Amino acid sequence: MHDDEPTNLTQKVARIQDVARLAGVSTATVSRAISNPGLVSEKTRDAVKNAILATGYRLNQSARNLRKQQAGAVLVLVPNLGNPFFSRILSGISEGFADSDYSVLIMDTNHLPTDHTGLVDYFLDSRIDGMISLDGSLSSDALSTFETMGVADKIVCACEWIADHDLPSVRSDNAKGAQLAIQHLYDLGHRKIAHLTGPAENVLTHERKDAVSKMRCELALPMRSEWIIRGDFSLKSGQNAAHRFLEMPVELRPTAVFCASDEGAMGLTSGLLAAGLDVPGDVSVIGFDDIEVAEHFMPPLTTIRQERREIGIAASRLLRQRLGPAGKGRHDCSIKMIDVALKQRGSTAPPKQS
Amino acid sequence: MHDDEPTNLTQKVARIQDVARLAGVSTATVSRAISNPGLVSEKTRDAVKNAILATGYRLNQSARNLRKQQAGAVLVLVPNLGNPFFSRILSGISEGFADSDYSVLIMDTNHLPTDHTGLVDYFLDSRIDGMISLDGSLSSDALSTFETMGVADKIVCACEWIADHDLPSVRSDNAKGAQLAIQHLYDLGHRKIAHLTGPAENVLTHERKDAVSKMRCELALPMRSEWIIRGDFSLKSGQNAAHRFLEMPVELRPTAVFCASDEGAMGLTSGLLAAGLDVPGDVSVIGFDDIEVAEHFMPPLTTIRQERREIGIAASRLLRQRLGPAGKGRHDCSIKMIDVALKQRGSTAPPKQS
DNA sequence: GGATGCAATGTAATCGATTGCATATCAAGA
DNA sequence: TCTTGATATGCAATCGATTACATTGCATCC
Repeated sequence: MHDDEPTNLTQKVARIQDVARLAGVSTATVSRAISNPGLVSEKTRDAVKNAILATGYRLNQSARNLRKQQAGAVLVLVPNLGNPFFSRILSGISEGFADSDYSVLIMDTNHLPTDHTGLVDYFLDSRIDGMISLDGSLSSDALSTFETMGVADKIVCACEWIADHDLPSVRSDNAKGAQLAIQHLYDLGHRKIAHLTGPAENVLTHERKDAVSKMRCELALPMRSEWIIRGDFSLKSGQNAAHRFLEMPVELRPTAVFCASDEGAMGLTSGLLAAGLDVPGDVSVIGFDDIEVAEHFMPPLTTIRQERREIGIAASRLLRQRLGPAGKGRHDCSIKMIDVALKQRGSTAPPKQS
Repeated sequence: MHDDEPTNLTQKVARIQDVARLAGVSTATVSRAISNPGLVSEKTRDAVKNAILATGYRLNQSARNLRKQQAGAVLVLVPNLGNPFFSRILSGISEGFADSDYSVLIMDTNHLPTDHTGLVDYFLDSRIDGMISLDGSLSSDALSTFETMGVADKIVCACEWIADHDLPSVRSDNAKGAQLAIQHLYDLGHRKIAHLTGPAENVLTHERKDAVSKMRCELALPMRSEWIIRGDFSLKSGQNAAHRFLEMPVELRPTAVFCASDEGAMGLTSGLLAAGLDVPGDVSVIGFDDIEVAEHFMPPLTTIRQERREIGIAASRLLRQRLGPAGKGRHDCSIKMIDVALKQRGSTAPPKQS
């Protein structure tokens, strides 16, 4: 225990006690000065502030978490981290929690047991206080466990949501997006319009497909069952769609395709280009999402822009509100709708005939 | 405090005390049975196990973290979450920590103050015990702060690494990858080979470019300065490269391009296709990374495969080892090299002339 | 003047697990 | 029988903050 003990270079880190002693107050006062400054006099506040600076004091989160019976973290569930669509949302969420004391954990449900066992444990092990799910296909089992454990009100959905469960959610105005897309094609003169959907069980797929059907009625567009092409949002499914397209007799081919995702639109486009067709000369293609690469694609992709950063920020706001003092807005199964917009670029044009 | 108090539905969660009482032992024994089973007799171990099951006990991480003076979390630094290249590495890292008591935080350095202030705070605030950086451009300031704070030995690099600092790292065999690529093109008959590089300051850029130069010498390949095209790994930079390519007089154009990233290769390819050139008919293109979309690209992209999941797992192993009982392998500035392999697909072919 | 209320602060219990040290038990060896 | 040592377990301090409750001082009002 010599002062000059060579192995003991690291100074002992200051604790709240040390700050209190230096400031000439009790630890309680220091604690209040930090997390509830309104409760202490200005003079004391300054003294504490100086003492903190002088000692280099840093609050120990573990201690606080233990005492406050919280985990100090939230979990974000992503269906597929490899999908660039999610990155901006994630950074929005991070941003939304940046000024808080919460850490943000990110987990890919792709690499999780399919029954989502273990997620509940995250709550039970007091590793997280809340959760944002970007995955609308959370297992029903997991969800009811959340409910019986009484943590369901610490979960919010973003982008996708979960049918039959009224979790609060933040989502784009998908119906409007689909509507804008169809209207845009219609205004260009297209009448034979196909739709490349998302995966069958997905809520977004339904929402967008329904809106397309509705527009078809309203605008009295012709309809053929082949013009609904099943996809799954992926690049590959877009390429498959190109094959499906090329199999159709030329006279029955649509002149435009509205794709439920940008990746699908890009896959479709490259498939069509590879087959010698021109986009938008022969076929107009419009996507959904406005991911980063969309405007660098060749041709630059016309698409429906989702404000992903905003979605992330709104979701974090929603969750933080539920993590705050209990009961606050408990039963407001709120849905926060984020606006979408048409980004007109190079992949859509009037049809050839006109 | 009635038993039937309606608001008090949630049973009080069991603590180690409750388990101890039920098992007829002390809390110390329960603790040992959990985290150091070898220390207790088999009989006791079973009793504790049963008591845990009966009470539904779950260890409180905050309490453990406080007592053990740890944070129970590690941070992964990603240069750009929007880049699908990183997703597999992240899931490898998650996998590597799945059976541990650590939570994995993920942060995008893109959305961080450029001086990386605040990262140090993560350590100081005892929010993390260690860090894996996939970003080779960590600010020098931040890094030296880490060193003076004595936490530098809790940092490992993966994929990229940091020049002039001997942090342990996991990386692909970049030199071999570049070598395989050039050799492949050479074997196909190509002699006029261009290289689309990564961003100027990047370690991977240098590593791969140097290997290309070396191969050029060895194989006595012709060389022109325009055949080194500066890029930045992105799709867009690939498209710019296509313009650069098309500006060259036809007789001086390379017959093949080795790109330092798949995204660059895809951008280049679509740029060339859009200009009416054929890939691989007129120009062979080979990428680096083997991201998911590479094999679904049109044409399917020949590339150098990086074992991303393995990199993630190796990195987590490396970090866990450093987080374990102190001093273990402290000064083994180890570099773990992960093998790469050529994935031959449709974007490369013999040159036209031959 | 005494009651009242508010603001500012202190005292000490508390969150829930871990672990150094002490103790008990038992077998083997002297 | 008495040591000795190993094994298994218990006691109680400890990690570092938060906060219910108590206390003090001072201004206000009847």
